[in-house]
Amino acid sequence: MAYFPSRPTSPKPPKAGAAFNALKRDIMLGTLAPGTGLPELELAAHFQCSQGTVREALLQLQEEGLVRRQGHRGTQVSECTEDEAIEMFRLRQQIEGNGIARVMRGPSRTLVKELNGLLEKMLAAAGAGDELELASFDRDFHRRIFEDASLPALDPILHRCLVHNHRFKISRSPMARDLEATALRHRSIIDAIEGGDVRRATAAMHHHIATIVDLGPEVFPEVIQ
Amino acid sequence: MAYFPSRPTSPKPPKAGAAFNALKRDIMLGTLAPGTGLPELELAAHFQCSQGTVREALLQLQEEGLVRRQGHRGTQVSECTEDEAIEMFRLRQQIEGNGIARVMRGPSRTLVKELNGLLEKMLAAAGAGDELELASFDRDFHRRIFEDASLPALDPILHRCLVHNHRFKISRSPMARDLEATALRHRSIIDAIEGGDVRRATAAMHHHIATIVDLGPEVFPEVIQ
DNA sequence: CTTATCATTATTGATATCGATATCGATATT
DNA sequence: AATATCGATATCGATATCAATAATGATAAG
Repeated sequence: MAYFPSRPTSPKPPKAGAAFNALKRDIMLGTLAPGTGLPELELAAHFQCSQGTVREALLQLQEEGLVRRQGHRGTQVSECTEDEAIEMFRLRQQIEGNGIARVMRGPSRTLVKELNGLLEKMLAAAGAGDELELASFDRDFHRRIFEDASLPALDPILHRCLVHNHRFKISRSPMARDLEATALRHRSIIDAIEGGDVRRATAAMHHHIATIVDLGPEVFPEVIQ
Repeated sequence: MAYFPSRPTSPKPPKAGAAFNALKRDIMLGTLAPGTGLPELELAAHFQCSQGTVREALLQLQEEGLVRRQGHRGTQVSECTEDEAIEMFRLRQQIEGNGIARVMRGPSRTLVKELNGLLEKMLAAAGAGDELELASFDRDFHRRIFEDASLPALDPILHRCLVHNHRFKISRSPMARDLEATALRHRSIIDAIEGGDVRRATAAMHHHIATIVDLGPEVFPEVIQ
């Protein structure tokens, strides 16, 4: 019997999700330092759930690249180096640059509308000072664009790069930054898509990715004018 | 119910690994067509294991991009399109090209020796006509090189691209090809690494990746002379 | 004092079972 | 005939329990 009368649609209502979100938050914010061990039974006790549930969460975290699980030697929080972040940014240039070129050949009718909705949510998160939620909507924004590229096998890779980039960005800028400005930077991408010009949209995306964090002028020399 | 009174022969029977390998094989060979549903209980009955074990295998397959699991709607074999394969090959150029440049700055002493060992195994698999095992050693070869690049966060992405590329290659060439020639193509990479020339090694890697399958002259115009 | 062997312990691996939810088809009502 | 409601089936979600394995530390031999 469902004693919760109205649970209209719960795509993911489970306890595994709670543990997953809590761990993801702590890793992204650096509360859990790289190398920290994550024993399954200890986590199960902490989250009041079973070992299998914890393992489910850890497998999801592994798929996002936030932890590494090795055989019988336990699970540890993964590292987050600058060299890897740079390479991930380069991969994003490749994936999202080619992706948006494909999108412009036939974007879905609701794309711009949905992107504007996500921008609204980003601004709301920025107003609330929640950088983690802002980053989450930022990922949704970029993946929503890429969805129209019709390359679903690439989406998990893009997601992984986005997570790593966000984690790197947060870890390397401890001071409170202007979150609203970060959100508003997506405006030009929406405008370019709405304009219908493939080259302009591609350039906007390349410039956006190249200016997320300042990696020095030699990383993306052709984009920073 | 374990009706086997004693476990005479199996000190370590990882059933999840067996199911994983069998499913991976069938998907890579195309025996399981894209879109095919994979009910957990059905697989559990077929492999004589429990549902949780099957789920573990399915999660691993998802991490390699071979299946997609969506909510309460089951697990299906993922698609394998040419557009995605091309983009994966481009990602490999980026990842492995930059990776081998880093490797040449300080390769581990055993690198060339281990690569020659893997080449031997590739030749053995080619001699046995086992294209799947050849592909597996090919992945080990490329990942072993990339290991010395010290970018561990990129390895899962590279692995995913390698699996997709191999699946694509097998699916698009039903005829028996010259497996030995495929294996021997890695010789020039080992030679270039042994030579110690960064540019030569990078060029060898780029050429190797660009000539794995013939995607037309416009995909990698600068590599194919 | 060093090193090798062995017992202990912590951690992961596997399985059975129960419960919750979604999907689909059949039946009944309007 | 169209729609709404109900129930059957399939799938996912969670937990407890047991087995297997790697890591750790103690102990004894050299």
